[in-house]
Amino acid sequence: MSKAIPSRSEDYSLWYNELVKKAGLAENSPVRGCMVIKPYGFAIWEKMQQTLDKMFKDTGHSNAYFPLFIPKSFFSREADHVEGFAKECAVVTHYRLKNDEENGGVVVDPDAKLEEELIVRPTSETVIWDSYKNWIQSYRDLPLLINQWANVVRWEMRTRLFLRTAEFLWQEGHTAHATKNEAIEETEQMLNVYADFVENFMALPVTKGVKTANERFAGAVETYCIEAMMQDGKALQAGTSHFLGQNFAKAFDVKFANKEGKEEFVWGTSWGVSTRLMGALIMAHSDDDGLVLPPNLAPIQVVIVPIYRKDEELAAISEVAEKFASELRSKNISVQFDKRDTHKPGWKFAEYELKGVPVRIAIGPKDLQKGTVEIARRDTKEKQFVQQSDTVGFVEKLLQEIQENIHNKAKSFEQENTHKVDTYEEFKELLKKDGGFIYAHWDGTSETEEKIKQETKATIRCIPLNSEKEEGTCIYSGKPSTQRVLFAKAY
RNA sequence: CGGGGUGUGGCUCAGUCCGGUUAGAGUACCUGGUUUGGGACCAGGGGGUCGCAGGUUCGAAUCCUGCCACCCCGACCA
Repeated sequence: MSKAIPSRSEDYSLWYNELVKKAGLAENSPVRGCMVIKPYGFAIWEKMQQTLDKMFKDTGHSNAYFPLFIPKSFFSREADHVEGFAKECAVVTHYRLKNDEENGGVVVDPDAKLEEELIVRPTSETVIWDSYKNWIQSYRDLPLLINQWANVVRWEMRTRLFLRTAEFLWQEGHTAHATKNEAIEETEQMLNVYADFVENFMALPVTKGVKTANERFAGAVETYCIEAMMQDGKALQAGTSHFLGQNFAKAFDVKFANKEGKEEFVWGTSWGVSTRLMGALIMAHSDDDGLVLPPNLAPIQVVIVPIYRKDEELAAISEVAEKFASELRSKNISVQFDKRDTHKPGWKFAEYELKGVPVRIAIGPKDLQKGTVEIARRDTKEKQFVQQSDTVGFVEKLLQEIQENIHNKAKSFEQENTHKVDTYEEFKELLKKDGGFIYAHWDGTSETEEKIKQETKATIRCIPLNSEKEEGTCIYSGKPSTQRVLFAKAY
């Protein structure tokens, strides 16, 4: 009872905040806007990392590490880039503290001012392209396919655990190519890797698209993205992949000699996903009882809870439970047998539901007599008795089924809350009522996009890649349009 | 940075308007016992600079001034 969280219908954002804390994923830190990621939350992030890391390696990328600090001067090299990030940079100006003689404690030593101030990286394009200048001389050095796992800092005004924090963890891929086409292919390939990951591991449908000029990454020629719908109908950008053209190559003078011996600037890409995915995962599937985790990312896939009165009963149950645990583990299923006697079964049931463990097996004296176990699935809360001889196979299949079920559920939710709209009146009406994704015609201008944003809070999430061309007129200006774009309120 | 709200044991909050014994409750925690198929019960126990700093007063969680933090709503954003 004490752990109960507010319901989604009551207060969606409070539900989210409480869930993150009560499920032991993360908490606020003493530093404003930053978070402490707790072991259970970090375990989920580690599973995401492992999966993505393998996908990156399988597509030919290598990991490296570049410094946290970036010389201030690097930033001004690429005009759009500096403009995009200048307002949210943490800056290191000094390198020493000293004792405060007057008030006690310590103060910044004014004599220890840095000659050139350092920026705490909000993203690493500049420092990485500075290195690439030295790494690349010939077409033989290309493509250069690097990824790094790192933390970055963006000094945000308003923050929320996982969704927007001043410091966050992410991966950033930075590649260099000999040709424009190859760089575009890389950009698209990584977008597909992200979409594949979010669909198949996070069990969340995504819409692939390109950003409008307003929403484009600072310094990119084109920004691709995947957008996912949360349970409140708002959109969340789950990953981005940028075609950088030759912008950073020119800014950092990265040239290579082609086969004809002529010098050319290289073509770049960058792409990233962050701990924000944790927010997406939480908001997409969870319910009023707590987290619902897709089996493919759950740190604990199966929990076994013994029900007993006497020690002899526990001993007999443990024997069965340990046998299942090791059989399941041999099939690469992560199992926790919780035989703590400090908590009652009912308490444990509620606790593992809050933590989103996909499958629970309860074994009690009656089960020993009947040769059964009770298996409960987190996604539907259904329970059933299963013969012990069938248990391992049943659980294996059930985990797959849960993975599919929550994906399907998210998919139909997305479909139910996606609408085509042809007039601005309908558009506003729909946003007021249900929110969700709205496909509408747009005249292609930033002015119109900006006006709609001001009047309705909805933004163009992307120009979808898969949508067919269709003649129409802009819902706002009435000017001709060739394609519908995806509007939504966004996180 | 604007508008609103809140700061009281680990957590959720009452008490503040109208100043007055030793600052409360629920929950969590510790000990002992009974319990264990959906967040157990009984008994005992520990834990508080009432956000911080000043001020008014015989006396401040309560009144006054300043500051800080957090939350919600806007501007900025993955």
